[in-house]
Amino acid sequence: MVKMKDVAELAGVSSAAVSRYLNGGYISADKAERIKQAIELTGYVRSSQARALRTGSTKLIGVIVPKINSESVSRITAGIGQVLGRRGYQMLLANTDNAADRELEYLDLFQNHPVDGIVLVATMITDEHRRAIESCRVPIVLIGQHVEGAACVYHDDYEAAFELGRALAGRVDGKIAYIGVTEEDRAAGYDRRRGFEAGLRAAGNPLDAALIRLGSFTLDSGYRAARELLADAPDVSFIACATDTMAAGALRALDEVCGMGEGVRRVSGFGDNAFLRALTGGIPTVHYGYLTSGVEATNMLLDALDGEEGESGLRTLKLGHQLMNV
Amino acid sequence: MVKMKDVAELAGVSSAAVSRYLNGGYISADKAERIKQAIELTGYVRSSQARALRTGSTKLIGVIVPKINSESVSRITAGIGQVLGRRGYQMLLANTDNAADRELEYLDLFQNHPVDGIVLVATMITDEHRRAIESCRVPIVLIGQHVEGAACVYHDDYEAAFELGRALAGRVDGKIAYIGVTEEDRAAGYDRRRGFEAGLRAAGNPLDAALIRLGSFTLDSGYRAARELLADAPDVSFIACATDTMAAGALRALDEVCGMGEGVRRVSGFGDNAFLRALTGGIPTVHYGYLTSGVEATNMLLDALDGEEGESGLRTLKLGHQLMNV
DNA sequence: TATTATGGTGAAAGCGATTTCAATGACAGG
DNA sequence: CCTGTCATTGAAATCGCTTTCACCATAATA
Repeated sequence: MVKMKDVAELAGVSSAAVSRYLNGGYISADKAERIKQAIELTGYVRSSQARALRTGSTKLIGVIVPKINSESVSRITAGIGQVLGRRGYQMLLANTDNAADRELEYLDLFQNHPVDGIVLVATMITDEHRRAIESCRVPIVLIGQHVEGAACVYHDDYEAAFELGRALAGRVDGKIAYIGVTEEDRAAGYDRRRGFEAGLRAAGNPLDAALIRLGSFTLDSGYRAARELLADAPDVSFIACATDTMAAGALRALDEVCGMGEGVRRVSGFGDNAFLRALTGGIPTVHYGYLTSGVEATNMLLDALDGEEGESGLRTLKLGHQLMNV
Repeated sequence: MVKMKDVAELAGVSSAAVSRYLNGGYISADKAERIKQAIELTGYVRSSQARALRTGSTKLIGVIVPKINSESVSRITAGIGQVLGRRGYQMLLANTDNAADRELEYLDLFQNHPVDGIVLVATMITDEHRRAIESCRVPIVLIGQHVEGAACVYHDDYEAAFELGRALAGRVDGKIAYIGVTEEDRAAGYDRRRGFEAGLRAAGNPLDAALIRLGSFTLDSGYRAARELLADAPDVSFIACATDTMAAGALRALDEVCGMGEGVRRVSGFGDNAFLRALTGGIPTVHYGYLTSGVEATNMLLDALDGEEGESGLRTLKLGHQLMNV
């Protein structure tokens, strides 16, 4: 492995000069030329490990996600990756498989060394999380949840759900049911349910508490919840779901119980999944710019890192949403 | 930041002793105890950057994927992540956005330093790829393509497509069309089409070359190809697709042209996408253990890394498949 | 002419671990 | 009592880069 000293010798300069050449310090034109040639000749590339040790910066960003194989998360990740690549950073990906404790674990692992910053695609935010985020040694940006005092990029789930609820209330006659997710997930659990309820209420068709079920983000959990619902209350005429994935499950359940094609007009979701859109022609749902949120969060983080000390960049950013098919 | 020297001083030993304690070298029981306490007291964690510089190993694995937001790839990635986490490595993720040149770029970037090994979720394998893989300084495992002389974990696309074709030929009467992908992707493009054709032929219902179209992996491309197909040859009665995603597009096209629900019995895919399965009740498709392929490839790679020098572990592994809904 | 900037330069001091190496003390065997 | 093992030990040398610092021309200013 050719190292800096070799290049320096070949170019007849000191390694300090080579380093300066590489990092844009004082260097005369002719030496710069000689160094450039020496580098080309030897195919030298500088050791990022040595550089990292010396400078304390790794050009690595830790990305913590709850589950990589989900459309929304993988779109967010794509956005993060785009920006990272463009700006000369690399992505250290940690998948927590929906386990909040592994989230904390990685938060720990990451700041105790290799990464310059962290993007946390958040689900549950416990007090422990808050503490961990607060005491984080490197800059951190959250995606998907709004946490006081932390930099975050998120969608207004309450408002979106409110609008969806209000719109649906006018369209549906008969009973509306709701399949939500754990309220520990503030955005997808609490906010969406609350907003939806408020929206229905505002339109004069309040949600019956007995018609609320809990799923676990998976298609199958949506299916099971819907089957139960239909068994317990056969007169339910519409099932709203907290995610498109669960909506797909509910759709299947409705198709099984009420006949094929029946579900499409009787289910709503959240997230505007591409498959769902294509295969059903479009159920009522909320479109979020997932990729955009990854992009924005990452830009914010890198701005703070690259910016001159004044970590002004870190703030909170609410992205818009769009009602679909209502 | 507390460093090794601090721990050493507190424990009244040399830093060499601490290092040995940490790495399992000669150390007396009482010193080990003192060191252990000193570490707990100070909350010391060792700098992976210094360690990396000294040892030349980063415990980082580079993972190159063509597109993170696709069900198959994200499932593979989940499998990779599982193993990596369990075995004390971290994942450096690079998303090439289907650009073969960026793949080479990352291959380069990765071996010129930070990573100990590479997992390449491969699509196109050009000669340049072959060369890059050959001359790769760190161990590398391919997923999804079978390349002579390289370690790889893959599925037998030809055989699977053959079986699917044969099975469908018996079931369908009328013309069968095929929407494939670029043949530069040997597995998903060339092998699947060839296998499918052979399967149809074997069953006495050969594929009309005029009924072959090319998509680009996306849902939309499947939709467009199917619309064209239906316009050009309205008597087509079945559309086989090289991926489930394109099949979803074809499904929509059929539904639009022939009426809702019509597509379900007239389209087949590859990959057994969960949404598709739930929403259609299951079209003919091939189930691959994507997660498993990630797991197997990563285990293979890490075995080679952790194993005693004899890099015996690196080999080629063909995983099974399963016909669905035929 | 005497100063003071100013653009360039290399030697050398780290960054925080790991690892070699020579030295130590204890202890069994002769 | 001497010698050869053997388990332990710490000093010191790296790993490959960045960055300070002292220093040197040369040009500009007083």
